[in-house]
Amino acid sequence: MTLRKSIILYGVAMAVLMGSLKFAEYRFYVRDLSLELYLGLVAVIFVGLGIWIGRRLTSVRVIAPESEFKVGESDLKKLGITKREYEVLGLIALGLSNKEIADKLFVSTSTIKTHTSNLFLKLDASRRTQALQRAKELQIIP
Amino acid sequence: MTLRKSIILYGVAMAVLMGSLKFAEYRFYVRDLSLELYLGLVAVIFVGLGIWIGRRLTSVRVIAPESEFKVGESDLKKLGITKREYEVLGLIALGLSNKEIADKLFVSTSTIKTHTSNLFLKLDASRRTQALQRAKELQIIP
DNA sequence: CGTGAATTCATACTTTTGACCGATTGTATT
DNA sequence: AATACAATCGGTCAAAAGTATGAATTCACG
Repeated sequence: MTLRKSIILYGVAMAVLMGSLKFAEYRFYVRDLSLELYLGLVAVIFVGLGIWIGRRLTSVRVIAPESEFKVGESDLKKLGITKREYEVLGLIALGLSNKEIADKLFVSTSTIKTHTSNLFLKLDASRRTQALQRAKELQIIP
Repeated sequence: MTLRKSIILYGVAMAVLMGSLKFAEYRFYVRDLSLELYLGLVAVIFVGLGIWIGRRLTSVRVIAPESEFKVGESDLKKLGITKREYEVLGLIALGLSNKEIADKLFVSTSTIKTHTSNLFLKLDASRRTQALQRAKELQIIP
């Protein structure tokens, strides 16, 4: 798509430049301009064109893996994951233990266990690592 | 750094091309070659050069979010992670248990435990989720 | 005000995980 | 041959994680 478009644009630009130069040659009798100046001119122009094309060609790879990772509740609601559960999931992803999560959220480890169990049900997992994998697949965590 | 280098290279390439053309002009009397051919030639060359320069200039943005996730051994060697350990790490990331990993690799769970323990030492982790987080930070897993 | 969902907590039990110990085998490297 | 390292395996023990069940509290919503 982008490649073909670039090639077509390149061809068109080439033709236009050639045509205009040929036209200028007959119209203004610029034959006496040195060859070097001509070459320098087209060189500058086409380097610019090349840079532009290069950016076009590589922009695909730049834009694609962006993924600014906004989840947007709707995905979570579809799974029935609550706010608190999602919070716990995030801390699990950071590698925290149940104890550490409990301390960070000022609740007991029992509570965290409940949350994780519910998470596993909703994510169809039976281990935290599995839950993380599923969550990544579902695009609800980075 | 890269910019200055590119400019210098550009200048050198320009000079070389100009010189060689000037040389060919006197040496082989190629004056009768059409102007269009000249222009086409330099156009193609400088478009290529432009693309190259463009890639150089934008390489900062291109390389950074690349992460096509080729690890390249060197990173693993720096951490001292062996082939087998890396294999286990990958399966942990998929959410498999030690038993499942052992079955998949046709070894005992003891072996997997040894590998994971060594992984934790090298990744400075004490849990698999933590190991995954560290590994992600170190760009050795997607 | 009642209802249901979310959050919290506990207890008891099973499974998994991780730490620490030692040991063997094969394969390079020196 | 001696050394180093990767890969393998086993056992014990403790800690962490996960399951099941029940229940109290809070809070939004109709």
